[in-house]
Amino acid sequence: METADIYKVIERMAALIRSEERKRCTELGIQIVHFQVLDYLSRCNKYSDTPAALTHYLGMTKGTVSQTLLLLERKGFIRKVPDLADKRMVHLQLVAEGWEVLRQAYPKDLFNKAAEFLEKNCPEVGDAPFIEALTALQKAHQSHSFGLCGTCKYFTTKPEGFFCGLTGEPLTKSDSEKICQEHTVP
Amino acid sequence: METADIYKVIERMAALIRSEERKRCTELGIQIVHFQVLDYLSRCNKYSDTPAALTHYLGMTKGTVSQTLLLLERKGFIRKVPDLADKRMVHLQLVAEGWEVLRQAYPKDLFNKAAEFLEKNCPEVGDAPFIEALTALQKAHQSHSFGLCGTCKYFTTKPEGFFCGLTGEPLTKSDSEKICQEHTVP
DNA sequence: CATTATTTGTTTCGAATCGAAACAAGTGTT
DNA sequence: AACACTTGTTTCGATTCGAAACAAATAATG
Repeated sequence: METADIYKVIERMAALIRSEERKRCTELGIQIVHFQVLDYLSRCNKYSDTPAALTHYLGMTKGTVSQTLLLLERKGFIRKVPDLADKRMVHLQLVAEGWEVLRQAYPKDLFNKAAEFLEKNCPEVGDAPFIEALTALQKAHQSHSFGLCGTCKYFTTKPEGFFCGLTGEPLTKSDSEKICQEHTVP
Repeated sequence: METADIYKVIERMAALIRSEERKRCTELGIQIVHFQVLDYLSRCNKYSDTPAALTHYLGMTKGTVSQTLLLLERKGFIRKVPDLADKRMVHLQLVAEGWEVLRQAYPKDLFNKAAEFLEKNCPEVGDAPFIEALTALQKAHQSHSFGLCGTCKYFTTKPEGFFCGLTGEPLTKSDSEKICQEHTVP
């Protein structure tokens, strides 16, 4: 009874955050979708920086995503880099202008201020409940949870360092902190 | 250091929820904004069911909101009712078809399933931290927090029942559970 | 009480977005 | 070699978006 309400509260926060982001995007002359794309590209890992992954992440059709990317490219926010192994694929990279717009659109002040109030009001509250809630949500969402690499079922630690159990590739600490489209909740 | 990250986690949840909502809206042939409008109208109180309030809530321009409402009216989801006291104002009401679409678009299953996982994994976690986080976010957002009537600074309890300290009007229990544009965090 | 400002909502315009479907090109399978 | 599948683009028409101009009602001012 009580637990279901948690996600209603989260939804309210989501609406508030969305509203703030929308206002900032309008001031910057971009659409809120563009912000979401830039934000995703700034956080995703090398397996997940393709138009197809974006399509899954945003829940849009690939045609629409293609158009959005075209515009972001024209505006000089992103760059397309062909994949060396698979000639169909394209990797998307944020360029300097993209990072700058992202920085300006991100409601950092709001988050910092909110965190301040929260800290003052109940200093004993840690981030544990929120991380648990996110994990549960990802588990419920199934399919592609787009979680952080380091929290994945296939993330393994060896004496030599981190590895991805799916691709077998070694991973840096930075890699482990990024969003992966293949992410699977343990 | 740790508290600021809480809102990053919340933002990730927001993105996940948004993605699910977008998919559902596409299936229903509506835009995600339409869902947001219907959702808001289903939760707001009688002081907050106007185009102007929606404009503030969504962070859009009033022209755009006007167009969106026109379409929702054409589709038979909402109805416009003129205000009796102020002839400029219009009140927006959800009609049966609107409620039905809202019900279909709302990611209830996702929330229920997530709540189930959360309950199983850490039964001791209550909704308190989440409500605190929401309150802090509303406080940080200032201006119009669009909070629940019952959590407002001007919400007062008298022997005769609930009252709004701003308008002086009596409020039912149902009123106190709705979103108000005049909401002020204590 | 008349004039002026402000609020509330609509209309109009052009650029941009959206989803659907067709398309092209590369990869994998049989 | 033929076929299916994946990946991304193009094209189309309906819709959305923000900006600015507009109309009407209310509030404020003198």
